[in-house]
Amino acid sequence: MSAKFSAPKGTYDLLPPRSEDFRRVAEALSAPARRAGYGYAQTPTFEDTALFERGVGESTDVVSKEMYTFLDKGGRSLTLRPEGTAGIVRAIVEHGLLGGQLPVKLWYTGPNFRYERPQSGRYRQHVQVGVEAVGVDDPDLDAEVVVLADTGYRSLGLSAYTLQLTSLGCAACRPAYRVLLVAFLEGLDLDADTRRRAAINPLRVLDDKRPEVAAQLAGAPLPPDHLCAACTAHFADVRAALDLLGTAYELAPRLVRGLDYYTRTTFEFVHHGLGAQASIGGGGRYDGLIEAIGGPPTPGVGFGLGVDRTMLAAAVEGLVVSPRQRVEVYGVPLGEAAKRRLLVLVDELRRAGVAADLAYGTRRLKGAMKAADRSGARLALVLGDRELEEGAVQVKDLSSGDQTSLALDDAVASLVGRLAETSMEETR
RNA sequence: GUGGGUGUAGCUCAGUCGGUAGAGCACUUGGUUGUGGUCCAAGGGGCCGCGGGUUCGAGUCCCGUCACUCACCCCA
Repeated sequence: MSAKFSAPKGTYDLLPPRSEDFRRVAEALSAPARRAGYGYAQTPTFEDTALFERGVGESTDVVSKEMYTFLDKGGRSLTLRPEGTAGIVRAIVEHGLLGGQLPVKLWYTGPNFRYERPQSGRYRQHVQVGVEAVGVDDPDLDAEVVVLADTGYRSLGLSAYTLQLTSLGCAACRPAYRVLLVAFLEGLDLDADTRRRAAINPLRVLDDKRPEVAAQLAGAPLPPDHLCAACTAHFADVRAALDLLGTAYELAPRLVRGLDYYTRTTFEFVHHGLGAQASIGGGGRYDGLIEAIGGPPTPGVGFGLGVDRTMLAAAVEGLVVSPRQRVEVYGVPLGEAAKRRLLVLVDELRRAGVAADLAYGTRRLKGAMKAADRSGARLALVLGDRELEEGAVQVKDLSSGDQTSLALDDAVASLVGRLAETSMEETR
């Protein structure tokens, strides 16, 4: 059975039961934002290519060599979004949300696309959950965003990760620091490729992991040591707020991000069980972004959390996030007449809010009972000619094996009651 | 984009010195009339990633290619 087609390179299919885990993870990562007053936003999967060139930055790898860009039939250059912030911010500006109450707080989820060399934890299509808080420059808001992400991870039971935090400075202090760094880098013995990178975006050389490069960078000037007074104060306030909120972090003065728009607060959540692709989420402040894409000068802060990588991290930590139960009730019909009746009963149960299924096809009793067992149902409904004559249905508790008879007429009501009772006992 | 490793059943894998393929799990059926999970038995399912080459003969050796994977890079 050789498949004619397979999922494109760098993509993968999500099927039950893993797909259920995925939904749970996305749900858990976004829940804290919903509880913090963030509204749901959905923007297009593709945007004007220029939006990403101007927003994310043409010097970044993401824009310069990883975008899925194409011309549509109208000759427009469009790009599958490589990240979420640019589109959300564009929508905020386009719809005049900055004229309303600030900050504008939005959360979103969806796929991002980057043409990268695939490896585990790195895909050409990956899903992020993100938040953006725009329009207010308040270090407490930076802390809120960070804590929201941390809360999401914790709610899944994740613990083998650290929060890395730094400040990259602002338009006032970064240029001077940049000059300092460039001068330092010029004195080093670097390969041509790294030199090129240093010329385009010197900051990115700081977190090079190659030992021969890293060793030379030991004495490099680092951003947090060259902040202006305002940035220093801002960074101190962010840390104080995180301390107040009890969120642990590690100072990571060499942390840089691949997207040009970050200013001041910058952070990354690094998981310890994932190998090279260890970043399960990251973000920071982007006070110049909105102006860069044609809006008024406006501060903003946000994050993107990798749902795919968070799934991998949960697997590494042995966390089963979803119960394997598909339905609560499973119908086992014996004969055609019984099947007609069960078809209706199961439909009524579903309408009453009970997850229910039944044995389709031509399975014998034994096979149908087996299917009931595999479905994860708590109750099996056995209906045959004998029961039909009595106007009853056999209800079997699949964990205890106890079986009782129930009047067919009010079976739905009694089953709903019975399931509510047992689930209450379980939550006690 | 650069380097290394691996591709055999749906999944995890075995397959000797080259002689046209196996296990466990999963699935289906059966173990006398209408009861699942454990057990026993049977069955279905594979162009050995794909294409070339060497050979009387290739899952096995060689080359290419594609995919996956690990590191660099990049980042979620």
